[in-house]
Amino acid sequence: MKTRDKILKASLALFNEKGERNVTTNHIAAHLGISPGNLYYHFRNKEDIVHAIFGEYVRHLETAFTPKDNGPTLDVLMSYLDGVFYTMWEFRFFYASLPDILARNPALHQEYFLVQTQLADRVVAILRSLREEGILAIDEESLPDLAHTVKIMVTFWISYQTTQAVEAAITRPVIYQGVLKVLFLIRPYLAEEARDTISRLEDHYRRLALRTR
Amino acid sequence: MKTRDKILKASLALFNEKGERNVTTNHIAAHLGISPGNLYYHFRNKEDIVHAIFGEYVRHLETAFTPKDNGPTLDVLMSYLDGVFYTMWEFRFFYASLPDILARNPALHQEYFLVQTQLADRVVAILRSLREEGILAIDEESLPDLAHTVKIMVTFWISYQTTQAVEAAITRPVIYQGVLKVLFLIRPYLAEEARDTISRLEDHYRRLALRTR
Amino acid sequence: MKTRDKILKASLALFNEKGERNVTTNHIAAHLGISPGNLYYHFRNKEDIVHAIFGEYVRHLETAFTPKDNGPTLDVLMSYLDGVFYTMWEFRFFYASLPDILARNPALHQEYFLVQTQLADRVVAILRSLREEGILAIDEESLPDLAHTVKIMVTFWISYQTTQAVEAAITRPVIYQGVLKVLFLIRPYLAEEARDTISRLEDHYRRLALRTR
Amino acid sequence: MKTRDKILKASLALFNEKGERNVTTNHIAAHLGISPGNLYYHFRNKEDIVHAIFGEYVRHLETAFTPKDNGPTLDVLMSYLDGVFYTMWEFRFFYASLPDILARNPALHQEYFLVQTQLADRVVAILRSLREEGILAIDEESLPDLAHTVKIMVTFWISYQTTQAVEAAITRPVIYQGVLKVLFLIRPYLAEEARDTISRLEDHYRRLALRTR
DNA sequence: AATGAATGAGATTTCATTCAT
DNA sequence: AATGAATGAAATCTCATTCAT
Repeated sequence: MKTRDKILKASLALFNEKGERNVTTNHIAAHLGISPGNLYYHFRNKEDIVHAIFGEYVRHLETAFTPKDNGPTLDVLMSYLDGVFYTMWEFRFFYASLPDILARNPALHQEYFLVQTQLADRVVAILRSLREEGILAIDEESLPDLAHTVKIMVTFWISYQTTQAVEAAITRPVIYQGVLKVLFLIRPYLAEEARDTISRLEDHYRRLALRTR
Repeated sequence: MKTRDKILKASLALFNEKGERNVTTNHIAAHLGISPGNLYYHFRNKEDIVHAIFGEYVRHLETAFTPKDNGPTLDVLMSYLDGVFYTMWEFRFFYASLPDILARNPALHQEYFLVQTQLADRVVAILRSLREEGILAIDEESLPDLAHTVKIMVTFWISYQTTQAVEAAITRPVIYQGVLKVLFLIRPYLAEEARDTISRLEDHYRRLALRTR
Repeated sequence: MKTRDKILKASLALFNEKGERNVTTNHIAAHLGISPGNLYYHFRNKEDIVHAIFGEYVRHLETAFTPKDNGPTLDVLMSYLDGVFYTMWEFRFFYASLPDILARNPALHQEYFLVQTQLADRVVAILRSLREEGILAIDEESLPDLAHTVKIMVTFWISYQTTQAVEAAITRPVIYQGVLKVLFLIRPYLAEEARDTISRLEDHYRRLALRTR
Repeated sequence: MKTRDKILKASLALFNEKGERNVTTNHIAAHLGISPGNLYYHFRNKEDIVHAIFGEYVRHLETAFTPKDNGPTLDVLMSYLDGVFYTMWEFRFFYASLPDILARNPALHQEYFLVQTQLADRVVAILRSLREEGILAIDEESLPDLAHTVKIMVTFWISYQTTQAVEAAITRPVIYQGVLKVLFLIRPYLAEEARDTISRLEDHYRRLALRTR
């Protein structure tokens, strides 16, 4: 791996573990066994590293929203949820430090805002196509509200878990619990015909979520 | 006002504005026109200030959950929502910096955990009494899930808004939008007889929420 | 007791326990339950307190060297040793912090120098009178050397013990061990006739020194 | 010289001159014309510097106790005394600040304790071999007492001198006076045959000690 | 590409001392 | 005599960043 990439990888890991403010550039360099000077050869400053990581985060989201195959919409939804939650998990430091980071970096705030808007649109689009396939029976008026709700749940589920548990140990099962929470949100709007399918899905994720906790 | 209280007030304001990590003890002292030494006369260290603010936060929550009058449960619920959202707004820095703060202060983490558990119990209790009054028609099984969902929405609504808007200007209307989001969450579980009442409530808050944005 | 005296007493106790540099004026005031302002009403500054304690130390030494009764010289010697060692013990912080204290206070250094010179003279005088009584058989030439040696042992015995033991617990027996060390120093110079008397003295102190350690 | 070594050298000089507690890390940095940050690049904290100096002190003692040639025991003894006294002089701050330093650093206290125990053993060993060579005529019982006495004299001679003199100017002659004091301590235990040799030694050191004072 | 010593601003905290009451 | 809030200088330490090699 290129040094630049190693720096990004190590930074992300350390940020997630200790919080961005508690990780110094010397920390990162020492962790990799490279010199601080070398780190600054590859990045202008610490903010530059955060910015690059943000780029990766956006690319991950893109991937999560790019359907691999054209299967049934419900499968696509689940793949979305899986992917997005996983992204949230991989970049969890980001949500914890978000206000701090955005407050001191207006350019990044602008970018973040754009990404979030697109994300919201995508969630609405998915819900709408679920309605068109007869899976959801929701009136147009409630649709943005539901989308919004889903987005908040997806965004903060990981954050919420890290502060709730006294010994923070976020694992795969916790992610599946998040997926279940989203299913719970859309359940009241399910069309009669979709109930069975969703029930089976819930059972599936419930088993995955049961490993710990 | 006593200097001690002035320090707490100024700290809270600055923390909310700039994020806890971006506010130094010198900042706070300078902001108040007192010497750094004086600040340390009233508080052992910065952590001590954060801890005192946390105490105030807990007291605010208590107050929000103490019913003023014994009116109909629905009114009580609305008063709760109002109070809790307002508390979240007043202590919004807290949620933004929570992982950092709790990570470096295990004692506080423990306290926080306790408060959160009590909070969760209270939300469940309120939902249950709404069901007993015939306002909610929800099966016992789904009740904790709904409570959990409501709690996450209440906890992160303000956080979410501060990062979503490019120029962060959280105002009263934003709080009412949060109240509306919670009403949206419980709407699918409303008993037929309660629909009208809730509709009127929604209209009421929709008007309050419309002032800006 | 007058507040002034209470301050001196508490300061001495705290200095001995924690070292002069580790005891703040606020510490002393808090320990006594008085205000820092009050402390400064009674003493111009911290140095003033140290200076006053030094005065007490000198007065203690005077007392230790003032023979109560005109018994046999040997008894007087033992009473001296007892008193002086006890003074060293009561003001032990002084020896630990001496170079620091004297370095920043030339006036005190001058006074200290004077007291030490007088002390040396007194030790010489005692040894000389022991010789005149036929207890010591020492030539005039060696007398100052012996006096000097005794003085060093008396001065540093307590200091030495505090650093040698890992858990510092200086007790009465340790003082008697110091007395024994001085007897060991003068033993080679004893007149034949005095051997028995000294032996009995040694036995006496050996018993007292045996309580611990 | 490496910066690290320069820091150690300057710290030792300043500690000796002003007392460890009166020398700040800023002092040291300013004295060397380097930035405070640079000092902390080479040492974790002030304690770390003190600890490194302690290491040097131990190494000096080792050297002083490593006989260069296998000459007569008496010569070896004198070389020991010379070396040890010189070490005491070079690290004199240490003895002055010892109680403070050890009190706040239990790990160092432990190390110090070990070194002191080894030192005591070595002094006993030297005295014993002097007896075996017929230089000392001392009974086994008194041997530890004499060793102890010698050790106290060696340990505190420099300390004593710095506080006794109003203008502290410890010079080589003062060290030779210390050597003479030790010779005075062992003189009463000399075998008849060794008297002459020791007398000549005393004369030799007396000349060296006479330069000043 | 990479090293690593060095910088300097600034953060947290301490503490002797003052002063209005 | 006494209070206690307040000061301000200074001490320890951190860390993003630079730069000669």
